[in-house]
Amino acid sequence: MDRAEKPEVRRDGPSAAARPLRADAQRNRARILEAAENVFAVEGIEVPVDLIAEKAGVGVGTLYRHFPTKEKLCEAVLLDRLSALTVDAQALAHADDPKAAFFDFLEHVVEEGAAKRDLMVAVMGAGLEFEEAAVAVKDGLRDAIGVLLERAQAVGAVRSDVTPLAVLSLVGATCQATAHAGAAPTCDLLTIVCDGLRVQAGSST
Amino acid sequence: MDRAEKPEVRRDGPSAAARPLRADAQRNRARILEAAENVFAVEGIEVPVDLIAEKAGVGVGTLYRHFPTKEKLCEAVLLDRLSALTVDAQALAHADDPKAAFFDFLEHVVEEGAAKRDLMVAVMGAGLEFEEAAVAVKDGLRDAIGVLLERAQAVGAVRSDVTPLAVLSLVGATCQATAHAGAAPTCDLLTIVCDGLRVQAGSST
DNA sequence: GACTATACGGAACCTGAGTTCCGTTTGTCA
DNA sequence: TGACAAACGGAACTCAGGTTCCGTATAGTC
Repeated sequence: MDRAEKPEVRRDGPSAAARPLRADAQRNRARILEAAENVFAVEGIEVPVDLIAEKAGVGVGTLYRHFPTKEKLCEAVLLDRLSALTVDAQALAHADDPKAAFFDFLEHVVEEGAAKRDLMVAVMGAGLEFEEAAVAVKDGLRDAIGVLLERAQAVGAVRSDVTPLAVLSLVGATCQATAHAGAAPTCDLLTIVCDGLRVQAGSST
Repeated sequence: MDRAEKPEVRRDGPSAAARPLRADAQRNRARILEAAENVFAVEGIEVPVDLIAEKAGVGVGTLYRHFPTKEKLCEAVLLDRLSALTVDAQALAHADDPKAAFFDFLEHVVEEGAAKRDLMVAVMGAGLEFEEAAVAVKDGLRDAIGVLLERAQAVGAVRSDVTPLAVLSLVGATCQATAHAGAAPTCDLLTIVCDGLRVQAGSST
């Protein structure tokens, strides 16, 4: 909902930073992206493209003019989601309380994940082949989490044998588990996972 | 791999406990089930049925003669998986050490889940509409876990605010997370989750 | 206001996966 | 061994969803 107002310049190649999109095209691109975001959040990324085009008030042809492939559209939306998370993580990077910063972030991610069915797909990267630029985004998120994690570990708030990737995996899984157990929210799964992250000793046998 | 040697009687209706399947039919049914089990375990349940038929050395027509629908075939396999887990859980129901029994079981499930990609689908019931008989199986598993859980809780080994369903969800999610983090097995996610289950106090804020 | 490159819409097309159909084969029983 | 119901195989059909094509509409420019 914010990437929509960028100037929008077409990039066909390294040199072809040609003229900007026509006004209507720009508008439509934004609409498509917004529609995709909403639909993906509610229905998941396996919805037919036609539905997205419809929600955007646009023909499929137009959709494909902007995103040559459904996968590209997904990528655009999911990367946006990841970027947003990265920003959130970075915002907490210098918080006074590293412990709170870390756990607040986890809670935030799980909340987001509950609201947006596609988010965990992005986080866990289930069956998507992200390309170059996309990998950078994922790395960015991982690093941002890494900072929060290290600070929390330095303060002794989180066990030391945890990696940023593990945190991502756990959080993604918690989203799914929460969604699954949804009907019976007797206890908060995230709490359990967080407590597990805190402990230093103890073995599961 | 065991349900295959049952006598195999066709059940079309309440009264129609007609003559047993012909010998070759019986053989084929078993082969199909076994093939499906293997293929689902390795590739997941979204493989095309043709592949299963091929692995079973059978035509698609034959496959459909035995399982009127791909969904039915999935159900058969997945329910077998759940039944197996239930048996395992029940076997631990009277173990001397309730704590060990509980955590051993979790470990066992995660191991199974890692080896069989379809297991977690069965456990989390992602997008499958199980019918009557099937629901009974799920309930059976839940109850079996419930017994292990209660005993572990009674001994103070597991926090008291956890439900059997939550355990199932967490375990299923851990499978997925483990699969996801697979490349970087720096730390054992199950350990973290188990530690979280142990703790009684602590809040995530 | 006319002209053209750009963009639009949506019908048509393609592909993959589930399912059906039917001619052929085979187990079983007398 | 002959008869026949049961079972088989796999080509063909169906349907859904992604993608392309092309005639039409329009923003931007002179």
